[in-house]
Amino acid sequence: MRASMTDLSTSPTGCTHLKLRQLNRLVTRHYEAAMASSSLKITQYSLLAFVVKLGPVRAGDLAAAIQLDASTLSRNLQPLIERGLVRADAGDDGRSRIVEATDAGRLLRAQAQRAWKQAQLALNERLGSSRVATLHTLIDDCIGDLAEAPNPHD
Amino acid sequence: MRASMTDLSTSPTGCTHLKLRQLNRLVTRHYEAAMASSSLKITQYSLLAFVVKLGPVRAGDLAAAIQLDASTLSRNLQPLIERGLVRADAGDDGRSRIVEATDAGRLLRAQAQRAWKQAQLALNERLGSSRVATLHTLIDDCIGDLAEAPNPHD
DNA sequence: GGTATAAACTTGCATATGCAACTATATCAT
DNA sequence: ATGATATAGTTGCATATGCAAGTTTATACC
Repeated sequence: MRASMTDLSTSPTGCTHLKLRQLNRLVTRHYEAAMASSSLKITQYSLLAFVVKLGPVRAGDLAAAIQLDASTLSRNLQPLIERGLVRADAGDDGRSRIVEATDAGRLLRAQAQRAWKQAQLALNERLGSSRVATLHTLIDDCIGDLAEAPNPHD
Repeated sequence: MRASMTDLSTSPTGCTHLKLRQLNRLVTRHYEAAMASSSLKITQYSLLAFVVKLGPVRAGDLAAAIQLDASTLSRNLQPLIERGLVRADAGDDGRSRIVEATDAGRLLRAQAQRAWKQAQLALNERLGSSRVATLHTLIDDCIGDLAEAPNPHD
């Protein structure tokens, strides 16, 4: 009647996916509220920041770095391209596209970064910095484990 | 030059929202793979399970329980209603709608529950049960703090 | 060099998510 | 009773997400 050896007394209850989704919704609302002044949604800011950081980068490599499906990236870039924040030109390889931030994109990213910072600090205060730090490392560990070898036995 | 009193040496780095979204995508893929046999997406399974559990319930109350925007709930119910898994009839109050699972819905939920359970156990094994348990309590705590009083000073 | 295959991106389809505006119904105040 | 207001859901608009299928370009093989 004792707990099994693998999960002694710590067997998780509930659905990880549901919990993650619920928290994600709440956190999204928090950031969106703070980003409202920046004309960028938090997801767009994230993407723009990636593009700025990774400089001219192949679309596929960018998608891999963000761990985003290529088709999703393709579409998420659209609003940024239309607003002239990002460019996607053809590279050497006629198939691939090279993604790069424009000057306007870099500028807006710098401005929006302040709004993001404020959102992050407010969240830290709301939840407690140490708890947020713990959450970050926990999430990073999980991402690390899940990102590698989706199907080890395939 | 010392750390501030509120976050001594534990100031979080990175963006909580980004990390949550990335993990959420990976976890979603994991569950979807396991749920494929059930003809329900994991989000649909979650919603169906809520409907079964909360019995005949007003749409608004259901949305509040799931912490979902009313309009999102309204639309997410559509595929389930079309498949005859859920009913949404008018109640006493002419405005509100009473949501309820059909027999087919309860049956499918019971079947899909096995697929969910398998997905959850596989995840526990992949990430380690105690880590998942830690993650759950951490997420629950954060949800608790964020769900209450979105704007204390409004 | 021409055809088969692979690689990189895009499009079609389906779902999820939320805000703002709208519709319909119920309450309230006079 | 009637007009003002509040409440419950739905719809329009915008974005995010992924899989499967398509398109274009490169590479490989003979």
